[in-house]
Amino acid sequence: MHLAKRTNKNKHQVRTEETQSRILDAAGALFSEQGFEKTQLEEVAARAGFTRGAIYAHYASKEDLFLALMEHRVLSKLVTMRRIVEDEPDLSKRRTIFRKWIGSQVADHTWGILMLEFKLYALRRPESRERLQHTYDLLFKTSGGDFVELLYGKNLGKEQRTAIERRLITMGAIQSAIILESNFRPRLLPKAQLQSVLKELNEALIRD
Amino acid sequence: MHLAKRTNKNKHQVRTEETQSRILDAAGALFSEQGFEKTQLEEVAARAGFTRGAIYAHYASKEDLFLALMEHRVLSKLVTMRRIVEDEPDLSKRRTIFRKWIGSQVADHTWGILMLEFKLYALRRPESRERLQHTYDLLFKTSGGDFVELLYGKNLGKEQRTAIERRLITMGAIQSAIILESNFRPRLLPKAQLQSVLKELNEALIRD
Amino acid sequence: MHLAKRTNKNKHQVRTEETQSRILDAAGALFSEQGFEKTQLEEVAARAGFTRGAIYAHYASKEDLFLALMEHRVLSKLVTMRRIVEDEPDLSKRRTIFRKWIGSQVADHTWGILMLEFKLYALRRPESRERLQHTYDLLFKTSGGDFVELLYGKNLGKEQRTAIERRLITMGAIQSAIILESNFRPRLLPKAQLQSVLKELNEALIRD
Amino acid sequence: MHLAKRTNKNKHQVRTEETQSRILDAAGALFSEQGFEKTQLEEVAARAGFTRGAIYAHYASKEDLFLALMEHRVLSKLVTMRRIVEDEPDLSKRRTIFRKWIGSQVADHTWGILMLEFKLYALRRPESRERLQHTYDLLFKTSGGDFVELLYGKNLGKEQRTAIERRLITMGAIQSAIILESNFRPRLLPKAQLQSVLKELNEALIRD
DNA sequence: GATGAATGAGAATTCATTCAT
DNA sequence: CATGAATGAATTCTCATTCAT
Repeated sequence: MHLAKRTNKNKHQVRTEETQSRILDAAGALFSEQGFEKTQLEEVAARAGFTRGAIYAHYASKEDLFLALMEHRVLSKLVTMRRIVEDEPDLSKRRTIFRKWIGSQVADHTWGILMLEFKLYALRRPESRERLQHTYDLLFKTSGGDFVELLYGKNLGKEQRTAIERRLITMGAIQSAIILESNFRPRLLPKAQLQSVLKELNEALIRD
Repeated sequence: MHLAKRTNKNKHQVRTEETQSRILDAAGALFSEQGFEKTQLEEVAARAGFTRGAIYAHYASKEDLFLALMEHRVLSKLVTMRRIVEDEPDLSKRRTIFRKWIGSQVADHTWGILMLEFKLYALRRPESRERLQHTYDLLFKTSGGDFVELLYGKNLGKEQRTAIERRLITMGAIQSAIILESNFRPRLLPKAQLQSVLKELNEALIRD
Repeated sequence: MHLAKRTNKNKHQVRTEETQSRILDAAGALFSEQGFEKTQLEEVAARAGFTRGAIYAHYASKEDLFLALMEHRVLSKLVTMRRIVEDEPDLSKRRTIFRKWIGSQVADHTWGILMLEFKLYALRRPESRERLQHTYDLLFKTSGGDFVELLYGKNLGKEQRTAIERRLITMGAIQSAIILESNFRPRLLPKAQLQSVLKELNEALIRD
Repeated sequence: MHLAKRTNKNKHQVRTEETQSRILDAAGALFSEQGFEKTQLEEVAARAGFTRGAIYAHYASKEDLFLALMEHRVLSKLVTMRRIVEDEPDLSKRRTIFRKWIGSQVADHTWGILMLEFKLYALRRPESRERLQHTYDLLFKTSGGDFVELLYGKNLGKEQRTAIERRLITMGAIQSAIILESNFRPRLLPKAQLQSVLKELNEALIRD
């Protein structure tokens, strides 16, 4: 009986995770395409293969869905980032690899736009700011401090570390901005050029 | 009688301009505070000292008001920019002055946020993209080409010019991004630091 | 010009009052037929000859409409009551007249049921209780104290007055209850009998 | 094997009754606190220590639960009432005892409010009226006729009996009304006063 | 030009109910 | 018997827009 219950629970869990995953995917696509306000939960649900109610069974509100989505995405970026870096033992090679990885991220337009939407949203909703902040901080604070060490070793003064963090953060912000701009002026800033523009800035900011 | 009419017209014009100016100011403040979707025309009207109807007497729709606002702001930025630069005859000093001016623009948070809102909006509304594009282009195309010449003289190859334009555009995008980011992470990116961060990037991008 | 404006305002006022009056009538009918929860604003609007939006132009919410309705009805009952009583100078005849009028009120089923709905509603919404309370009190407090004097003269001790008020209040409550009951058991308590049942209670409660 | 099955069945029965009892208790509390519409089955289930599904295992719908609740309560009131009265052989003392018991019922606010909710509900749902009617009639028809005899003996004319029934019914209605009113005007009609107000009416209506 | 009443499409959210487990 | 995921109808409230004055 214990076994039965556990099996049952697992089935539920599996189903729940599967559903949430489909909802988050749909939400991610639509929020970045249409923005938070314009996106209708009905469309999200439909795209995920459900009806509106299913979303409400998993997320308390549209806002909650948005926050959960960002949490989920930030977390998975973080995991990827660490994995990539930790695979290389040599510190200076690590930075090179990381720089490359960062540069490659401009390709993920969806993410860049979503990030912008997210920050604009946070800017206007101080109530939910905290949750956003904390979640996003996971990337550079919780293990972000560690992350800086991963790239530059442990012999960093507080100021140095802060300066580096600031640069990493700035790089992220710039990426989003450039993606947006290239959408706005495709002639002058074609997507193909983005990498090289970024590289230039990259080198200016993330020096050895 | 002619005179009378003209006087009368002028009075009307003055009144019209006064009204539009008040509406645009209110709209600028609210659109940047709350974003396009969340901003209600009623609130804009109230802030301008009118009721909704007054807005519709001057602008065809909420979107039209938004576009008119951007047009107006871009135009006035442009005028300022030119005036400042043209006052200095020496080309290389011009660039220095311009760089300083650009840097000083981070102080205008409202404008940076508005710009972001504007581009995100344009991204999602291809129908109105054209007007936006054209308007915004005034800054760097219409007289923007001229503007590059103002800074770098007339002996520029097409490629060089394009590269410069690209950098100017990029600078603008980065400004907005950094303003937003500093709102999101005031600890790491305090407003007071913005200028110096910008300067660094500035120097990396707008070289002589 | 002053005159013009005033005329204009009056026209607006007239239109507004006419609209509100129609909305309140429709709301009164439907709230008593179907109860507060079941009544849809859409139906209220339709019955009044408008669309939903019109209601929201005059009342902030469904609840607000309900409260406004009660306020309006209570007030008009009060006015009627006073007029009827004040027309008779002889105190003891006044009481007789009043007793008759009270008795006649069972005929207004709608009002009785509405009252019940109202009190049940108030019971569960302490937030709005105050407004309800105050409004309803107009009937017996604000001018209710006066009203007791109208019936029994000024030489009443505080206790006597309270006892009388209590009886009047009780009568009102009983009326509603009996109307409801006669709807529930039409066989045993036919509407035709209501008057006589009431009269009996009336005499037990509102003695000279 | 027979025995085993019976035992098993009984276990099931016991469990079923236990569950139903807990559900009914929860429903009774919540329906009277919040009214029928506002009460959510989820909350009822939670209060009973189950989830929504459990309710549907025992009752076909929210309405069914409501009716079952009223049935159950009316039945148990009836049983109590009879027991109390039948314990006293002297007819006139019976009436005194009964009057006292009736009076004591104002203390049960929940029941009074539930009754009102119930009748208002019935008023608006003719489809389910019949079941309600029948259930409620149990109190005064099925054994109610008998009940009148219990109090007044068998030598009653039809009219007399009807008049008495009418008074009993009226008393019930009044109780609910007064409980509600005392909630609405606690100052003027404090709960402590309810008994004496009721007594007065009681004596006016249920005479010997 | 400006007002304010009224429209009506739209969207989020709620919750009774169903159903597979 | 009981759980809990998912459904989907229902409904309130919002707000850009229109229009008579």
